Amino acid sequence: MTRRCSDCGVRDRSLCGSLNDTELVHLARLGVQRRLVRGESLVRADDPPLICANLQSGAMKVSSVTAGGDDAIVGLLYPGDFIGRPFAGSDHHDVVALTDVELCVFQRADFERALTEHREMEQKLLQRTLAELDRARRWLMLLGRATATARVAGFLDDVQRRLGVNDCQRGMATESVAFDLPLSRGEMADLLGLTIETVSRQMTRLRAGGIIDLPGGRAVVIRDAAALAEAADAFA
Amino acid sequence: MTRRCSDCGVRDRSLCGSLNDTELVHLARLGVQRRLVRGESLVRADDPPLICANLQSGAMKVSSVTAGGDDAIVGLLYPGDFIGRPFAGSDHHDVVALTDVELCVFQRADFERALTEHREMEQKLLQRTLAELDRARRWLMLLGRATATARVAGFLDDVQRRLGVNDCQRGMATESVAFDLPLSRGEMADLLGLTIETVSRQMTRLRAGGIIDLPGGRAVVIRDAAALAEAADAFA
DNA sequence: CGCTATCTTGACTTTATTCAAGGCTTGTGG
DNA sequence: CCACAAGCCTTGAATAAAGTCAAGATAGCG
Repeated sequence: MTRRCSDCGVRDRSLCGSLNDTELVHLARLGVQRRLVRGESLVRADDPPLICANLQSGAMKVSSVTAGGDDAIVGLLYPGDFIGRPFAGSDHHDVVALTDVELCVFQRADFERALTEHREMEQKLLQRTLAELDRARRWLMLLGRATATARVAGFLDDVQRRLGVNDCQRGMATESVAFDLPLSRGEMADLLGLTIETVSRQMTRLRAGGIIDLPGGRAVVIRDAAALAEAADAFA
Repeated sequence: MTRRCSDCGVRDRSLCGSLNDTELVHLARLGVQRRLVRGESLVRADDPPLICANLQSGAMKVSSVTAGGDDAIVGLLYPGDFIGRPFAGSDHHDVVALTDVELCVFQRADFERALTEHREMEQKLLQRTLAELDRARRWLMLLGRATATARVAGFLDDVQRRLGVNDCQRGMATESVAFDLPLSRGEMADLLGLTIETVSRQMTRLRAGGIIDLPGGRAVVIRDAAALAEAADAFA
């Protein structure tokens, strides 16, 4: 099933925003649409880096396996995010689907050629990698210094922002925002460098404080975004 | 004092390795040699990103100021490292000299033009940024999960490797490696997300275990590099 | 020589982990 | 439709880790 990818899911937010239609069509011809179910890997740490991809829908995790054999999540990918290491060596990370996902996958060689031919695309990729680095550094601060509550609050805040959720169904003044977490408690624990129990306790505490609501399953409602952001910043 | 920078300190390890001499000279003409003393800032978080630079000697830190007003170090720069955000918006980080440093500084616009004219340079910069991202992620794992001992051991291990120190003065079989830390205990604490006291205790513990020696001041001698690496990996 | 910074060490407190048990969901088969 | 099993989530009590507060010890520096 090698259906071509009609627009690579990149038209709006991604690498190709600056390309004209002809170029876009050219790039689209190189990409292959692919789906993964929850739990499937796109890239494994020791693979030679043969592919690049754009995530179109769903969420994925970037993880390493620690010396102790634990799964350590070092990044999350949301729609529009780029996967791969053009012009570079091995990646040393696994990239695994957290939900069912849709991707536009390129052979690395094809993608590199496209980058070489389309200068602006390369610049965009550079910008984006720099932005990703900034995000990693922000996260570094969170993980290095923040309390358990701040980590959990920061994570919820980040997810909400990255998913670009907005609850416009009713024109009410309520600022509540609802969404489903792409991760289990265990995965959140891996991500935040905490234990499952601690994550659970902090979620409970945020609910007790009226900041969020947990209707059940993986659903989360943010009742007070300002308080959540404040909890994320609280370094004490 | 706007002396031109003769080779930008980049000939060996850096962006310009792939350029021929003519191109190198062209780039060098754009750069200005600059020195900062310990504690001086090159970039402030809220500055518009007007410059790019290559670090030639010394060490610098990349830091943010937390909501609580603390200084949170999110990265270190060693000779050969690149500073700046070509083609991108603001950086949101301070870049401050940890020791006296020498830099080759470019006006951002000049540097962007050079990147545009020298394709290979741009690819190298991309690669390097991707590598930096990987390093940030490795660090993320360390900060997220590691114990205090592992953080300190990992940091020493990283410094040793990044400084490329080798103790060849005498042909002895001893694998001991000696160097001076570029950071105070307080800065190490910021960097590792620990307190000064904890850093101090862990250093003492590593010394008690015969893994390192602390002759005084900021000097460190690594007595048993293997044990140090093991301590850094110990997630328990 | 004395002053100030920085670093080390100790006693106590706070925070998160560990271990252990119980509850809620979900899916399956009777 | 209900019972039951499996997985995930929550909660509690005990333990271990790092932080805080408070003295001293060293090292630079004038």
